[in-house]
Amino acid sequence: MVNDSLHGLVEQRLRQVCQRYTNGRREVVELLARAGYPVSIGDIAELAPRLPRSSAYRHLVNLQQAGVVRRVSGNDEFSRFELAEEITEHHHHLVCTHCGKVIDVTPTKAFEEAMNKYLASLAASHGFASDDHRLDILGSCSTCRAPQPQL
Amino acid sequence: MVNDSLHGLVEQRLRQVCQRYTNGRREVVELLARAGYPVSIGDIAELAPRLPRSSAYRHLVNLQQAGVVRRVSGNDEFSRFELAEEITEHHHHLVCTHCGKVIDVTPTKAFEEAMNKYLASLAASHGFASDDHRLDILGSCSTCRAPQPQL
DNA sequence: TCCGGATTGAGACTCAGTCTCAAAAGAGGC
DNA sequence: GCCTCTTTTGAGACTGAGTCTCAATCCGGA
Repeated sequence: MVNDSLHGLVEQRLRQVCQRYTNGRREVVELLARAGYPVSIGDIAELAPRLPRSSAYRHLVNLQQAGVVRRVSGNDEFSRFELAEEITEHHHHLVCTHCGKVIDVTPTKAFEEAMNKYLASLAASHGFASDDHRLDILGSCSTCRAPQPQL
Repeated sequence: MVNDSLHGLVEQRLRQVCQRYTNGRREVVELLARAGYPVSIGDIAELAPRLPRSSAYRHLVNLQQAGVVRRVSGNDEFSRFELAEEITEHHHHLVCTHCGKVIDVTPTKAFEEAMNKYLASLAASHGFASDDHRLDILGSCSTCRAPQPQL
Protein backbone atom coordinates (compact mmCIF):
# COMPACT_ATOMS: atom_id res chain seq x y z
CA MET A 1 0.00 0.00 0.00
CA VAL A 2 2.77 2.41 0.96
CA ASN A 3 4.86 1.94 -2.13
CA ASP A 4 7.52 3.86 -4.00
CA SER A 5 5.21 5.05 -6.74
CA LEU A 6 3.18 6.88 -4.10
CA HIS A 7 6.24 8.73 -2.87
CA GLY A 8 7.36 9.46 -6.41
CA LEU A 9 3.99 10.94 -7.22
CA VAL A 10 3.89 13.03 -4.05
CA GLU A 11 7.40 14.32 -4.66
CA GLN A 12 6.47 15.31 -8.19
CA ARG A 13 3.39 17.15 -6.97
CA LEU A 14 5.37 19.01 -4.34
CA ARG A 15 8.01 20.01 -6.88
CA GLN A 16 5.28 21.52 -9.03
CA VAL A 17 4.57 24.00 -6.25
CA CYS A 18 8.28 24.48 -5.49
CA GLN A 19 8.41 22.45 -2.33
CA ARG A 20 10.67 19.66 -1.17
CA TYR A 21 9.62 16.22 -0.08
CA THR A 22 11.22 16.28 3.36
CA ASN A 23 11.19 13.65 6.09
CA GLY A 24 8.41 15.34 8.02
CA ARG A 25 6.14 15.45 4.98
CA ARG A 26 7.03 11.90 4.09
CA GLU A 27 6.07 10.82 7.59
CA VAL A 28 2.63 12.43 7.24
CA VAL A 29 2.05 10.87 3.81
CA GLU A 30 3.04 7.40 5.05
CA LEU A 31 0.82 7.78 8.06
CA LEU A 32 -2.17 8.74 5.90
CA ALA A 33 -1.49 5.92 3.44
CA ARG A 34 -1.14 3.34 6.19
CA ALA A 35 -4.25 4.53 8.00
CA GLY A 36 -6.50 4.12 4.97
CA TYR A 37 -9.22 6.25 6.57
CA PRO A 38 -9.51 9.98 7.28
CA VAL A 39 -7.38 10.74 10.33
CA SER A 40 -7.95 13.53 12.82
CA ILE A 41 -5.17 15.62 14.33
CA GLY A 42 -5.59 13.51 17.45
CA ASP A 43 -4.89 10.36 15.44
CA ILE A 44 -1.78 11.98 14.03
CA ALA A 45 -0.56 12.95 17.48
CA GLU A 46 -1.06 9.35 18.53
CA LEU A 47 0.47 7.70 15.46
CA ALA A 48 3.41 10.12 15.25
CA PRO A 49 3.96 11.43 18.77
CA ARG A 50 7.34 12.97 17.94
CA LEU A 51 5.85 15.22 15.25
CA PRO A 52 5.06 18.70 16.65
CA ARG A 53 1.50 19.79 16.15
CA SER A 54 2.45 22.99 14.33
CA SER A 55 4.56 21.00 11.88
CA ALA A 56 1.81 18.45 11.36
CA TYR A 57 -0.67 21.18 10.45
CA ARG A 58 1.83 22.88 8.20
CA HIS A 59 2.62 19.67 6.37
CA LEU A 60 -1.07 19.03 5.86
CA VAL A 61 -1.56 22.52 4.46
CA ASN A 62 1.40 22.15 2.11
CA LEU A 63 0.28 18.73 0.97
CA GLN A 64 -3.20 20.11 0.41
CA GLN A 65 -1.76 22.88 -1.76
CA ALA A 66 0.11 20.24 -3.74
CA GLY A 67 -3.17 18.35 -4.23
CA VAL A 68 -1.95 15.31 -2.32
CA VAL A 69 -4.15 15.62 0.75
CA ARG A 70 -7.73 16.70 1.24
CA ARG A 71 -9.63 17.83 4.27
CA VAL A 72 -12.73 15.87 5.23
CA SER A 73 -15.33 17.02 7.70
CA GLY A 74 -16.81 14.22 9.76
CA ASN A 75 -19.84 14.25 11.99
CA ASP A 76 -18.09 15.95 14.88
CA GLU A 77 -16.54 19.37 15.04
CA PHE A 78 -12.96 18.66 14.00
CA SER A 79 -11.50 18.01 10.63
CA ARG A 80 -9.89 14.87 9.35
CA PHE A 81 -7.39 14.44 6.55
CA GLU A 82 -6.87 11.81 3.89
CA LEU A 83 -4.88 11.32 0.70
CA ALA A 84 -6.55 12.97 -2.27
CA GLU A 85 -8.62 10.82 -4.58
CA GLU A 86 -6.22 11.40 -7.46
CA ILE A 87 -3.61 9.57 -5.38
CA THR A 88 -5.83 6.80 -4.11
CA GLU A 89 -9.18 6.44 -5.89
CA HIS A 90 -12.60 8.01 -5.83
CA HIS A 91 -14.51 6.84 -2.76
CA HIS A 92 -17.20 7.75 -0.27
CA HIS A 93 -17.49 7.51 3.49
CA LEU A 94 -19.49 5.41 5.87
CA VAL A 95 -19.82 7.49 9.02
CA CYS A 96 -20.95 5.94 12.30
CA THR A 97 -23.11 8.53 14.03
CA HIS A 98 -22.51 6.85 17.40
CA CYS A 99 -18.74 6.50 17.66
CA GLY A 100 -17.60 8.80 14.84
CA LYS A 101 -15.72 6.06 12.99
CA VAL A 102 -15.25 6.71 9.27
CA ILE A 103 -14.69 3.95 6.70
CA ASP A 104 -13.85 4.38 3.02
CA VAL A 105 -16.11 2.69 0.49
CA THR A 106 -15.67 2.52 -3.25
CA PRO A 107 -18.85 2.73 -5.31
CA THR A 108 -19.39 0.89 -8.56
CA LYS A 109 -18.51 2.68 -11.78
CA ALA A 110 -22.08 2.45 -13.01
CA PHE A 111 -23.44 4.14 -9.91
CA GLU A 112 -20.85 6.91 -10.11
CA GLU A 113 -21.55 7.59 -13.74
CA ALA A 114 -25.28 7.78 -13.22
CA MET A 115 -24.84 10.03 -10.23
CA ASN A 116 -22.36 12.36 -11.91
CA LYS A 117 -24.68 12.79 -14.83
CA TYR A 118 -27.64 13.54 -12.61
CA LEU A 119 -25.71 15.88 -10.32
CA ALA A 120 -24.31 17.88 -13.23
CA SER A 121 -27.82 18.62 -14.48
CA LEU A 122 -29.08 19.38 -10.97
CA ALA A 123 -26.19 21.80 -10.45
CA ALA A 124 -26.65 23.40 -13.86
CA SER A 125 -30.31 24.11 -13.12
CA HIS A 126 -29.08 26.32 -10.25
CA GLY A 127 -26.33 28.02 -12.25
CA PHE A 128 -23.57 25.87 -10.77
CA ALA A 129 -20.81 24.10 -12.62
CA SER A 130 -20.20 20.88 -10.70
CA ASP A 131 -16.62 19.65 -10.37
CA ASP A 132 -16.95 16.97 -7.78
CA HIS A 133 -19.19 15.53 -5.12
CA ARG A 134 -18.98 14.29 -1.58
CA LEU A 135 -21.25 11.52 -0.39
CA ASP A 136 -21.37 10.30 3.18
CA ILE A 137 -23.55 7.45 4.34
CA LEU A 138 -24.63 7.97 7.95
CA GLY A 139 -25.49 4.99 10.08
CA SER A 140 -24.26 2.74 12.81
CA CYS A 141 -21.30 0.40 12.59
CA SER A 142 -21.44 -3.24 13.63
CA THR A 143 -19.66 -2.54 16.92
CA CYS A 144 -22.11 0.13 17.98
CA ARG A 145 -25.08 -1.98 17.00
CA ALA A 146 -23.79 -5.07 18.81
CA PRO A 147 -25.26 -4.36 22.30
CA GLN A 148 -28.74 -3.67 20.90
CA PRO A 149 -29.38 -6.17 18.08
CA GLN A 150 -32.88 -4.72 17.54
CA LEU A 151 -31.87 -1.23 16.41
CA MET B 1 -42.22 30.14 4.82
CA VAL B 2 -42.07 31.03 8.50
CA ASN B 3 -45.58 29.94 9.31
CA ASP B 4 -47.52 28.88 12.38
CA SER B 5 -47.41 25.17 11.59
CA LEU B 6 -43.64 25.33 11.81
CA HIS B 7 -43.80 26.82 15.28
CA GLY B 8 -46.47 24.36 16.33
CA LEU B 9 -44.34 21.46 15.19
CA VAL B 10 -41.24 22.79 16.92
CA GLU B 11 -43.15 23.38 20.15
CA GLN B 12 -44.47 19.84 20.03
CA ARG B 13 -40.99 18.44 19.48
CA LEU B 14 -39.59 20.44 22.36
CA ARG B 15 -42.40 19.32 24.66
CA GLN B 16 -41.51 15.73 23.87
CA VAL B 17 -38.12 16.29 25.47
CA CYS B 18 -39.62 18.36 28.32
CA GLN B 19 -38.52 21.76 27.11
CA ARG B 20 -40.36 25.00 26.55
CA TYR B 21 -40.56 26.96 23.32
CA THR B 22 -39.20 30.24 24.62
CA ASN B 23 -38.57 33.50 22.81
CA GLY B 24 -34.86 32.82 22.41
CA ARG B 25 -35.48 29.43 20.82
CA ARG B 26 -38.23 30.89 18.64
CA GLU B 27 -35.81 33.53 17.44
CA VAL B 28 -33.28 30.89 16.40
CA VAL B 29 -35.91 28.81 14.60
CA GLU B 30 -37.24 31.84 12.72
CA LEU B 31 -33.75 32.86 11.76
CA LEU B 32 -32.99 29.40 10.37
CA ALA B 33 -36.29 29.22 8.53
CA ARG B 34 -35.86 32.67 7.01
CA ALA B 35 -32.27 32.00 5.98
CA GLY B 36 -33.13 28.87 3.99
CA TYR B 37 -29.48 27.80 3.91
CA PRO B 38 -27.15 26.41 6.58
CA VAL B 39 -26.06 29.31 8.78
CA SER B 40 -22.81 29.57 10.68
CA ILE B 41 -22.51 30.99 14.18
CA GLY B 42 -21.13 34.12 12.55
CA ASP B 43 -24.32 34.45 10.48
CA ILE B 44 -26.37 34.09 13.64
CA ALA B 45 -24.35 36.76 15.41
CA GLU B 46 -24.98 39.03 12.43
CA LEU B 47 -28.68 38.26 11.99
CA ALA B 48 -29.48 38.31 15.71
CA PRO B 49 -26.88 40.57 17.29
CA ARG B 50 -28.75 40.79 20.60
CA LEU B 51 -28.62 37.04 21.14
CA PRO B 52 -25.64 36.06 23.35
CA ARG B 53 -23.34 33.48 21.84
CA SER B 54 -23.67 31.07 24.74
CA SER B 55 -27.45 31.19 24.44
CA ALA B 56 -27.33 30.71 20.68
CA TYR B 57 -25.22 27.59 21.08
CA ARG B 58 -27.44 26.28 23.85
CA HIS B 59 -30.56 26.81 21.79
CA LEU B 60 -29.00 25.00 18.87
CA VAL B 61 -28.06 22.07 21.09
CA ASN B 62 -31.56 21.90 22.58
CA LEU B 63 -33.19 22.13 19.18
CA GLN B 64 -30.86 19.43 17.90
CA GLN B 65 -31.89 17.19 20.79
CA ALA B 66 -35.50 17.84 19.89
CA GLY B 67 -34.75 16.84 16.30
CA VAL B 68 -35.59 20.26 14.92
CA VAL B 69 -32.11 21.38 13.91
CA ARG B 70 -29.17 19.55 12.42
CA ARG B 71 -25.51 20.39 12.23
CA VAL B 72 -23.93 20.59 8.79
CA SER B 73 -20.22 20.75 8.10
CA GLY B 74 -19.32 22.92 5.17
CA ASN B 75 -16.08 23.20 3.25
CA ASP B 76 -14.37 25.31 5.90
CA GLU B 77 -13.57 24.50 9.49
CA PHE B 78 -16.69 25.68 11.30
CA SER B 79 -20.10 24.16 11.57
CA ARG B 80 -23.32 25.43 10.17
CA PHE B 81 -26.87 24.74 11.30
CA GLU B 82 -30.13 24.25 9.47
CA LEU B 83 -33.66 23.05 10.19
CA ALA B 84 -33.86 19.26 10.17
CA GLU B 85 -35.16 17.59 7.04
CA GLU B 86 -38.22 16.29 8.85
CA ILE B 87 -39.22 19.91 9.31
CA THR B 88 -38.36 21.14 5.86
CA GLU B 89 -37.72 18.40 3.30
CA HIS B 90 -34.91 16.10 2.27
CA HIS B 91 -32.33 18.04 0.27
CA HIS B 92 -28.68 18.23 -0.70
CA HIS B 93 -26.20 21.06 -0.94
CA LEU B 94 -24.49 22.84 -3.77
CA VAL B 95 -21.25 24.17 -2.32
CA CYS B 96 -19.21 26.79 -4.15
CA THR B 97 -15.55 25.93 -3.53
CA HIS B 98 -14.52 29.49 -4.32
CA CYS B 99 -16.75 31.66 -2.15
CA GLY B 100 -18.12 29.04 0.28
CA LYS B 101 -21.75 29.75 -0.61
CA VAL B 102 -24.14 26.87 0.10
CA ILE B 103 -27.47 26.41 -1.71
CA ASP B 104 -30.13 23.83 -0.93
CA VAL B 105 -31.27 21.61 -3.79
CA THR B 106 -34.04 19.06 -3.76
CA PRO B 107 -33.41 15.89 -5.74
CA THR B 108 -36.10 14.00 -7.62
CA LYS B 109 -37.86 11.18 -5.81
CA ALA B 110 -36.67 8.63 -8.35
CA PHE B 111 -33.05 9.58 -7.85
CA GLU B 112 -33.37 9.42 -4.07
CA GLU B 113 -35.01 6.04 -4.13
CA ALA B 114 -32.37 4.57 -6.40
CA MET B 115 -29.62 6.05 -4.30
CA ASN B 116 -31.07 4.92 -0.98
CA LYS B 117 -31.39 1.41 -2.25
CA TYR B 118 -27.84 1.34 -3.53
CA LEU B 119 -26.36 2.97 -0.41
CA ALA B 120 -28.14 0.55 1.91
CA SER B 121 -26.54 -2.41 0.17
CA LEU B 122 -23.15 -0.70 0.03
CA ALA B 123 -23.36 0.01 3.77
CA ALA B 124 -24.55 -3.51 4.57
CA SER B 125 -21.57 -5.01 2.75
CA HIS B 126 -19.36 -3.23 5.31
CA GLY B 127 -21.46 -4.19 8.33
CA PHE B 128 -23.12 -0.78 8.55
CA ALA B 129 -26.82 -0.07 8.97
CA SER B 130 -27.46 3.10 6.97
CA ASP B 131 -29.93 5.61 8.36
CA ASP B 132 -29.34 8.60 6.18
CA HIS B 133 -26.95 10.17 3.73
CA ARG B 134 -25.38 13.50 3.02
CA LEU B 135 -24.58 14.57 -0.50
CA ASP B 136 -22.77 17.76 -1.38
CA ILE B 137 -22.11 18.84 -4.92
CA LEU B 138 -18.89 20.84 -5.13
CA GLY B 139 -18.43 23.34 -7.89
CA SER B 140 -18.46 27.00 -8.73
CA CYS B 141 -21.48 29.27 -8.57
CA SER B 142 -22.46 31.58 -11.41
CA THR B 143 -21.01 34.63 -9.64
CA CYS B 144 -17.60 33.05 -9.17
CA ARG B 145 -17.53 31.83 -12.75
CA ALA B 146 -18.55 35.18 -14.22
CA PRO B 147 -15.06 36.74 -14.63
CA GLN B 148 -13.62 33.63 -16.34
CA PRO B 149 -16.30 32.22 -18.67
CA GLN B 150 -13.89 29.48 -19.81
CA LEU B 151 -13.49 27.63 -16.50
C1' DT C 1 32.86 26.24 2.44
C1' DC C 2 29.60 29.87 2.17
C1' DC C 3 25.11 31.98 1.05
C1' DG C 4 20.26 32.33 0.66
C1' DG C 5 16.01 30.37 0.68
C1' DA C 6 13.07 26.58 2.40
C1' DT C 7 11.82 23.95 6.42
C1' DT C 8 11.31 23.00 11.21
C1' DG C 9 10.16 23.22 16.43
C1' DA C 10 8.60 25.71 20.27
C1' DG C 11 5.37 28.21 21.98
C1' DA C 12 2.35 32.29 21.98
C1' DC C 13 -1.96 33.53 20.10
C1' DT C 14 -6.91 33.39 18.15
C1' DC C 15 -11.39 32.19 18.34
C1' DA C 16 -15.22 28.51 17.89
C1' DG C 17 -17.46 26.04 21.11
C1' DT C 18 -18.33 24.57 26.18
C1' DC C 19 -19.11 25.15 30.97
C1' DT C 20 -20.48 27.50 35.31
C1' DC C 21 -23.20 30.14 38.12
C1' DA C 22 -26.09 33.61 39.63
C1' DA C 23 -30.16 36.22 37.97
C1' DA C 24 -34.55 36.15 35.56
C1' DA C 25 -38.66 34.03 33.84
C1' DG C 26 -42.47 30.64 34.01
C1' DA C 27 -45.66 27.21 35.79
C1' DG C 28 -48.40 25.82 39.35
C1' DG C 29 -50.46 25.96 44.00
C1' DC C 30 -52.47 28.75 47.52
C1' DG D 1 -51.48 38.70 43.83
C1' DC D 2 -47.80 36.10 46.26
C1' DC D 3 -44.72 32.22 47.20
C1' DT D 4 -41.93 28.25 45.67
C1' DC D 5 -39.67 25.39 42.64
C1' DT D 6 -37.86 24.42 38.13
C1' DT D 7 -36.27 25.88 33.73
C1' DT D 8 -34.09 29.24 31.00
C1' DT D 9 -30.99 32.99 30.24
C1' DG D 10 -26.74 36.15 30.09
C1' DA D 11 -22.13 37.09 31.26
C1' DG D 12 -17.96 35.65 31.21
C1' DA D 13 -14.33 32.24 32.30
C1' DC D 14 -12.42 28.21 30.26
C1' DT D 15 -10.85 24.57 26.69
C1' DG D 16 -8.65 23.09 22.84
C1' DA D 17 -8.29 22.93 17.60
C1' DG D 18 -5.97 25.43 14.44
C1' DT D 19 -2.81 29.56 13.16
C1' DC D 20 1.06 32.53 13.40
C1' DT D 21 5.78 34.08 14.56
C1' DC D 22 10.48 33.73 14.91
C1' DA D 23 14.83 31.94 15.62
C1' DA D 24 17.35 27.68 14.59
C1' DT D 25 18.34 24.24 11.21
C1' DC D 26 18.60 22.05 6.80
C1' DC D 27 19.68 21.81 1.92
C1' DG D 28 20.94 22.95 -2.86
C1' DG D 29 23.82 25.49 -5.66
C1' DA D 30 27.96 28.28 -6.57
